[in-house]
Amino acid sequence: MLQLNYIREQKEEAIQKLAKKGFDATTILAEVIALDDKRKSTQAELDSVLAQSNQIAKEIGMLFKNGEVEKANAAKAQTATLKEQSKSLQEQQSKINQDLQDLLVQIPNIPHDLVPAGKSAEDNEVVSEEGTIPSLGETNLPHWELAAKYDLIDFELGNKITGAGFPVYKGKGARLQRALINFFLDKNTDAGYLEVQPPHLVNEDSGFGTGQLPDKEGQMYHVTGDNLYLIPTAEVPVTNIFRDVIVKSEEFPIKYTAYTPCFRREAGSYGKDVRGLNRLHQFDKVEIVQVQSPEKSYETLDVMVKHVTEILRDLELPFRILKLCGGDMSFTSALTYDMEVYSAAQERWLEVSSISNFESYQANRLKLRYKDKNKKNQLCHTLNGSALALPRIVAALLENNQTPEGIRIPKALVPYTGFDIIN
RNA sequence: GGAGAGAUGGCAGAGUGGUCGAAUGCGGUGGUCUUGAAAACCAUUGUACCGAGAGGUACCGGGGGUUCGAAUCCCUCUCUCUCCGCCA
Repeated sequence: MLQLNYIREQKEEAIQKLAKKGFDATTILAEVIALDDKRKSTQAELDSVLAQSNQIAKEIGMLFKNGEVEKANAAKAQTATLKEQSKSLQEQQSKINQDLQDLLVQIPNIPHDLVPAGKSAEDNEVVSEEGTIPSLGETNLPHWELAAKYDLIDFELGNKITGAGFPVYKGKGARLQRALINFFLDKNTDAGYLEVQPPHLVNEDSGFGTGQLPDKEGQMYHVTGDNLYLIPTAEVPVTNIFRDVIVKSEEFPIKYTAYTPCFRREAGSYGKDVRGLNRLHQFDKVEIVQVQSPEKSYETLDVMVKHVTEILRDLELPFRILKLCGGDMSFTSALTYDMEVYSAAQERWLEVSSISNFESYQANRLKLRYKDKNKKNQLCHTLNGSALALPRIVAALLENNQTPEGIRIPKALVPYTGFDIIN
């Protein structure tokens, strides 16, 4: 959620910058400002009515104390009008506040100046590319066939138990999952992130805090019996640790990492893009989250990209880094880098991490603040990224490392898998 | 699932209708003292909105009600705790 002060003071800038996200803010920002004016004047009026009522109430109290009952009863008569007024003003005001809130949550975050213009994934900017794309023999297989061949992942079985998009990992496939999770968590904790295990279900307030609610409800599984949501990413519970918190500036940077399964309804696409591990309803991911001061958040974003880069190097996968264009980035983000690995049998790039700076957009919803030098409360900046999402890493590992003898495991992972080949 | 108790400031914990944004203790911050520290003492110490300021308003789990006036009374929701049952 954007800050009202920013909207009021930098309306033209906001309109111009939001255009990069393909969002025409002209009307809505004008509405917001008009409503906020209304809010201020109504509040002022209400405050003065309440001040009068409070004054009279105090006087009545004194009168009763002094035994001047008639005077007190006379004073009571005065309050009737004030009471009506304050009641009506209060009703107006709560409606105004609700309307204002409803508008504010419809406005996406302002993209950073570095964000390239563009409408879709086509327009993302390739920042760098690294690693060698393996040339596989004619007989190479996509990962879903490799998974079947070595009995690593059973998609059909998941179908039976739950439905499409809920695979069952078996044997070395399951072990590989566990190895990757441990490997990622170790890399992250070595880099100073505090490991946490958050709940996998969250309430409405948490969904709102990170921006999934109210608009993106369709993305999450909703447990209606208890009005809870299955998390689509660890970002939600981990970032919400900081909801309604005022941190000390000495605590920066605050760094958390968590492994969780992620649940996404993802209604939509069909075909080869979603085959195998490419898109699932349940998948595993290790997330990194940082809370930082506004001055340092972009520095931190770079550090996080570098951190994920190192993990990908360890995995010996060819990867590239994209800077997302305005049209492709998320509603809540100010600047996002995507990390993609090359999946050699599918012959395409797969997103395995998305690292974003949300600036104060989430913090404003979360009421996550810190005390600045002047002891004033300011909104923090929040950042997060995947380090890393498992399924597409597994897809690339299986495809890129297939040999006639079996699937080779990268050196860095062997201590975690306990085997160096799947055959 | 059954029965009961409770929700107050960073924490602990008073406060059952009026001057209570809220006693007291602890903690935090600043100071005095000290070579330094501790102790002691003094002061200060919630959040948000409006206002140039003076100041005003709101907030004692959430929502609603009674009243001139509510932390305090009533209704309702949520959550927490204790005991019993069940259970990984």
